[in-house]
Amino acid sequence: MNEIRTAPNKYEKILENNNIKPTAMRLLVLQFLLNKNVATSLTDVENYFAKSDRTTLYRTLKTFVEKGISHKIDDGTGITKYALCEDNCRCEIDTDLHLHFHCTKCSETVCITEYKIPPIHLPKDYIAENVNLVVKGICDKCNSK
Amino acid sequence: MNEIRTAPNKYEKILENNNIKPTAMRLLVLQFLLNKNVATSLTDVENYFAKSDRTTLYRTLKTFVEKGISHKIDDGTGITKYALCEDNCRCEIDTDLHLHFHCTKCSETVCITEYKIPPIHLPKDYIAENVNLVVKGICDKCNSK
DNA sequence: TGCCCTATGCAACGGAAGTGCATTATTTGC
DNA sequence: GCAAATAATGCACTTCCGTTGCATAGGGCA
Ligand SMILES: [Mn+2]
Ligand SMILES: [Mn+2]
Ligand SMILES: [Zn+2]
Ligand SMILES: [Zn+2]
Repeated sequence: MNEIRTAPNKYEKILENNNIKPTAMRLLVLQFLLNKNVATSLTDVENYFAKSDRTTLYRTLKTFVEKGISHKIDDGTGITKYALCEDNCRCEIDTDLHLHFHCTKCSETVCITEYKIPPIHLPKDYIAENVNLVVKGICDKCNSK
Repeated sequence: MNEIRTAPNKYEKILENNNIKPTAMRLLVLQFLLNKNVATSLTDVENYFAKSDRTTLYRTLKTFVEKGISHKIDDGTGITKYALCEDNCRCEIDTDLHLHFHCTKCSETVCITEYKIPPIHLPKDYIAENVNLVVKGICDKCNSK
């Protein structure tokens, strides 16, 4: 993680396109999230950037969610996770929501974006506004060991 | 003791059938849960039984889950809820798991047992062991007001 | 009655999210 | 370029809930 000084790079563009001021910390966190393919907790980020302040990182992740480049994941572990959204994601119930898989062996949580959440049947007069679908089990990596 | 024991009422039977000693507190909590049709938090129980101890109630609920007469619900609010299982429930993934609906207006969470959770598609090599499906929105009662 | 096992009650702990506020950095107006 | 305004950061502290340790009480049984 060193190439931050190099002119308007792709990371700065991502932030600027979403009305997020590209501060040093935000760029580093964005880069960190982009390089990970699993959902990331505040503590994960905190451990990686050992020198920086938890609150700043907390608010950075919060900003990312508010500005729409990241989504918050409640995988049932009690620890909030974050993952960058796919391109053109608007976190909408019918098009963008996907299930999250939590592996009970390696404890990692991943976005399963390949399949959409199946249509949910609800009794009369219920209105769905949001869906959280979490599957726990063994992930592909752990399964092939 | 040769005396004829007083016949157990239906609450005692429920507990005894599941190897739970029917103490006074447990009977009261069971009765409370049976009379509610919404998922119940420890704090709910605590408020209802104002004089009794939080830990005892906590452990009562925990015992109910361990012995299989109740299930724990993570509705995404950060507050664990409990609801009594249906008859013959073994909390198994294919037969007993149902979705939970959390109303953002009245803040109540209910078990939707009428419909089963639809089959989940997962990528190759993933093994599902458990599913948590929570839908947020407006419940029937709030919707008809 | 005395023993043992369980249930109970009180207190304290721990993790994680979130907030108040002073300080520092950056932008904006002139 | 300078000063005022605005935004980001850092530190301390709080709150909320779940959980545990440990001492005491109660109830079945020899
Ligand atoms: Mn995701
Ligand atoms: Mn339920
Ligand atoms: Zn795994
Ligand atoms: Zn409602």
